[in-house]
Amino acid sequence: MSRPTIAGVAREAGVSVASVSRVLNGLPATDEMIERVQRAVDELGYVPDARARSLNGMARGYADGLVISPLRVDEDLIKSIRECEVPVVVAGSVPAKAGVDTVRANSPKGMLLAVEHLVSRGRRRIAFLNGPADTVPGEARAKGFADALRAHDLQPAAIAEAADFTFAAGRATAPTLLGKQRIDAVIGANDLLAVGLMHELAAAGLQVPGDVAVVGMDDSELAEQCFPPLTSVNLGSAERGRRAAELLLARIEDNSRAPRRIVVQPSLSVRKSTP
Amino acid sequence: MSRPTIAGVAREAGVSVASVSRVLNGLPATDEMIERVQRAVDELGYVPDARARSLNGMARGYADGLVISPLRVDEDLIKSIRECEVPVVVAGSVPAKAGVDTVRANSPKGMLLAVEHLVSRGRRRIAFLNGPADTVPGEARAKGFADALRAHDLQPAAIAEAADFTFAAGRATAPTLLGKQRIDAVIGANDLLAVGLMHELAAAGLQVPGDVAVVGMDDSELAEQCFPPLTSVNLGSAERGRRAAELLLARIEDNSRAPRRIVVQPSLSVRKSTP
DNA sequence: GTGAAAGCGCTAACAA
DNA sequence: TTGTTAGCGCTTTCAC
Repeated sequence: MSRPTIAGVAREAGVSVASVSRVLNGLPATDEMIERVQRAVDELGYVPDARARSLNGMARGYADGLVISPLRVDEDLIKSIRECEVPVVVAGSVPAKAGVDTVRANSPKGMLLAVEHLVSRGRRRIAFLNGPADTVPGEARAKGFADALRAHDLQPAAIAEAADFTFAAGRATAPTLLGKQRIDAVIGANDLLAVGLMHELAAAGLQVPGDVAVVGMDDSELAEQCFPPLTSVNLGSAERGRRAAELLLARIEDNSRAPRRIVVQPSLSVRKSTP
Repeated sequence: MSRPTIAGVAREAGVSVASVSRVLNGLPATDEMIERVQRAVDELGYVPDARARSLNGMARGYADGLVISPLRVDEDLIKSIRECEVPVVVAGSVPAKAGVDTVRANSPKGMLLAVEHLVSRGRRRIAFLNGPADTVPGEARAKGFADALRAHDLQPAAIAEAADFTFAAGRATAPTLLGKQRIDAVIGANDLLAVGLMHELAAAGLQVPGDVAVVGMDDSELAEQCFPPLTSVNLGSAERGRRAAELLLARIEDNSRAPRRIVVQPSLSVRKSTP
C-alpha cells in the first residue's frame, strides 16, 4: 500500500537497483536498460524519495547555498557564515574584512533623491517619519535623512519615530509631526508609514500634494494603489534579490573566486503625492 | 569538519547510539544517562539530521497532513485525495459524497450583505466589476451578485469582467462600467479590483461615496489603507485557515471520525467608501 | 534501562 | 555497461 521504492522498480524491471538509480540520474546505460526501467517506473508510478536521496553525499543537504538578510550583524554572525557548510551570500551590510559576497541597497543615496526631488519642487520645510531608530533600516534612514538635508543646507522641519514600520503606527505617530511647526513635505521611512500619514493629513484637512508633499520608500504596490499615488524611493529590492541569487550561483559553481560586494543604486518613482 | 552525527555524540558520551536516540526523543532513561548525553550534545553542538530522521517509519514523511485549496475540483482530484497517504482537508467546495473534511466560505451570502448594505443606504443602480468568470471565485461571485439583486427586485446596472483579479485589470476595465448608464454603486469581486476602479472614478471626477459607493471583497489590508477606506466583505479567510488546521489536526489524531463540512459565515466591514 | 544490530530508500565505490 | 555491496544518520526491535 505504501509508495513503491527503487527496489520495487528493480524487481519489476528485472534489473539491479543500481541500474535503476543510474537510469534515473541520467548516467550511461544501454537503450534497452533505459527502456525497461522507464516502463517499470511508469507502471508503478514510482517517485524517488527526496529524503533518502539527499542522505548520501555530504554536499547535498537541504540547500546548496544560502542568501541571508540579517537584521543585526555581529562577530557571531560572521563566524557562523564562515563555518557554514554551504556558500552564503549576505543581502545587507557586512564589513569588507568578513570576506563574504554581499549585495546591498544605498539608502543614503535614496534619501538624497527624495530630498532633491522635494527641493526641486520648492519644498523646504521637510519632515521625516521614521520607524524604530534602533533597527538597521531605521538607523540608516535617520542618518541618510540628516545627511541629505545638510547637503541642501536645510534643517529638519520635524522628526518622529513610529513604534514600528506599519500603517497603524504611521497613523498613530503622524499627529506628532503635524502638531509641530508648519511643514510642506514629509518623507516616510517606508510606504506603509507614508500612507498612514496621508490618512491623517486628510483627516486634518490638508491636501496632498497641495499643502504637504509626501514621499515613501520601497516603491511597493501600495505606493501605486493608494490615493493619491505615492512618490516613492525604489531601493531596488527585486534587483538586489536577483543579484544575490547570481552571486550565490556563481560561488556554488566556483568557491575560489574573490568575494564581490555589489551596491544596487536607488531610483525615484515619481507619482501624484508630490507636485 | 562536517557536522557531528549521533555516533559522535555516542562516542563522546561513552554510550550507545541507541541510548542517544532515546534520550533525544524523550524515551525513558536514567538521569545519569540523560545528563551524559546532554553534555555531549552541547559539547559537540550536535543537531539531528531531519532527513535521516524522517527516513524511518512510513508515516513520518515531509508532512503529516495536507490542507489544499484547489482552483478546480474534478474526479481526478477526489481520487487523488482518497489515495493520499496522509489526511487531506479541502479549503473550498467539494461534493459531500467525496467524504472529505472541508471548510468553505459563503460568498453568495457575502454578496447579499454587500447588496443589502448598499440598498439600505439608498443605492439602487448597482454595478458589478468581476474578475474572469471562468474561475471558481469569478463564477460564484457572478451568480451571487445576480441572486442578491434578484432578492431585492433589482436589475444589474452594469456588469464588467476584468482580465484578472488585479489592480491594473480593475483600472483597465472600470471605464466599461462608467461609460454605461448612470450607476450609484459598484461591487468589486475583490479589493484590488475595487481600488483600481476607485482610481478611475477619481479620474472621471466622481466622488466616493458621494456619487458612487464602492464595496470590495476580501477585507484585505488594502481596504483599510486605501483612500477613502473601502467597505469590504470579509469572507473569513483567516478563520477558514484556522478551522482547516483544526480539522486536519483532529483527523491526524483520529482518522476514523466522520467527515465534517464547515461553512464560515461572511461579515461586512463598513468603511468610508459607502455612505 | 541499555546496547547490538537490522533496516529506512537511495547513491557510489568496486568488481565483474 | 551492469550487478554487488557498503554505507548515509537515524530509529527501532530484540536480547541482555
